[in-house]
Amino acid sequence: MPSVQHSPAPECKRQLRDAQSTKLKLINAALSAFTTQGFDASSTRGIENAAGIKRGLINYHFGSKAALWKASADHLMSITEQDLGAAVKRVETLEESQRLHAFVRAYVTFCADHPELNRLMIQEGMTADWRLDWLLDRSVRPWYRQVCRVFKHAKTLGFAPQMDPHHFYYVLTGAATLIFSNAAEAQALSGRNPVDPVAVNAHAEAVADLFTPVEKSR
Amino acid sequence: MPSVQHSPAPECKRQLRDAQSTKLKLINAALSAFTTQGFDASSTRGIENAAGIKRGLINYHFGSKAALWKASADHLMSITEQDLGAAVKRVETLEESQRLHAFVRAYVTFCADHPELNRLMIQEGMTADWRLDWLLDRSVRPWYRQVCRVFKHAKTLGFAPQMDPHHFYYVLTGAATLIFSNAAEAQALSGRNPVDPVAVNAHAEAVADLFTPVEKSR
DNA sequence: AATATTACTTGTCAATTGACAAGTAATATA
DNA sequence: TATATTACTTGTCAATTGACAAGTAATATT
Repeated sequence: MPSVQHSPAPECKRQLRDAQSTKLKLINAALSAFTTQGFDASSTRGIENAAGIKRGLINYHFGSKAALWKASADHLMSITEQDLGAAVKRVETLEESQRLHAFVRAYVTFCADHPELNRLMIQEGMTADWRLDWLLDRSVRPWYRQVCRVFKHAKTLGFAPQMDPHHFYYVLTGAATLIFSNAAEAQALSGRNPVDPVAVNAHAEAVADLFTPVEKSR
Repeated sequence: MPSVQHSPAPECKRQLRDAQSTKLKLINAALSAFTTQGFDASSTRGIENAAGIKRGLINYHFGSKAALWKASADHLMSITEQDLGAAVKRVETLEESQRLHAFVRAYVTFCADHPELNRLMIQEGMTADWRLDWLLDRSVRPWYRQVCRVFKHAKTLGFAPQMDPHHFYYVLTGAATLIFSNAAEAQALSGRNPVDPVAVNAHAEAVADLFTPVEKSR
């Protein structure tokens, strides 16, 4: 596996012969297609077109449509772990009473920046098949446990509402993400762009306040 | 348009010659496919198979796949308006301070009974096309206005958190529905069936309590 | 009973799909 | 410079798709 060490000028002849860059273009186009249209409705030719490369390269670089999906999901999940992991670490330096609020705010902000993640979970969370298994094993289960842990801790200290952690997980995830995963609908209903920074902040604040029981109205 | 007046025995020869029943079988199979797989990933032949009828009847009864989608969406929306409309009317007979709580509980219960509705909104809410326009015009906009109205009323009287109605709409919708639309994932994560009556009630209670500010702990 | 209408059946079509294979060209290695 | 490897290109294939059309059979109408 050759690392990136080639092509000092980012735009040499026609960026030809750069397998890494071709694969990345394919993964990005694939993520856009798979998350908004779903696996079966996405065609390999359509993804190749969107990536701006020639027909046949998906099978050359990945071997199959399913393997492209796995590579794309892996890519998205690794970004998620990096970004969300960093945010969670920052939160853990805060005072106990503010942790859950900050955790929720960080999560909402992340969801606004990466709506593909929640779109993918929605697409794959409805039907039990190999893709859902893949996502659960690789990414969702650890994240689920972490959310439950943070919530239980806050609840024990009285900084969270009395609620079953499993229900908290779905209340939080749904409340935080729907406005971003259904951005087209939200935009049509309100006339406002859901990922506008001001709107994202308002949504983060609204969701986080919901889970902050008493005084703290800010 | 012939109304139902035929075939006194519900199972005559082979329920042949009953266009109404054939159309209903197709609509139900279509809803299951369209809401979980999306429009493009659903094949007319697959829908016909699931409905247990012969190939070609979709085009005979509806003319096209798109027309079947519209008929199915109409069917779902009319059920929704009936059921949710009745629930909302019941809520409006309650005392002001309890209305929002009861409204949210009724909504969550409805979502548990009809996960197809939210699956459809999720499938179609990501991309702006003729199907999203259709849903917005026929059903979503009136419902959106009604939710905002109920919420604003409760907020004015101090029975709801200080939150923009548009954000409330997406927080409520997401919090109420995700556990049911992603039932396969939720089941795999928790080992519990999300539409079990006890679980539905717990979820309804949890979501409704979130939007009930002060004392009222149940 | 004769005829018309309605409901269903089946054959066929062009377009799209995922996959594979046989190429060519660019670069790396010896 | 010769050769091998890697990256890309294209032709082709069987399967699936939505649609249509030409049928047949069951019921309604006269």
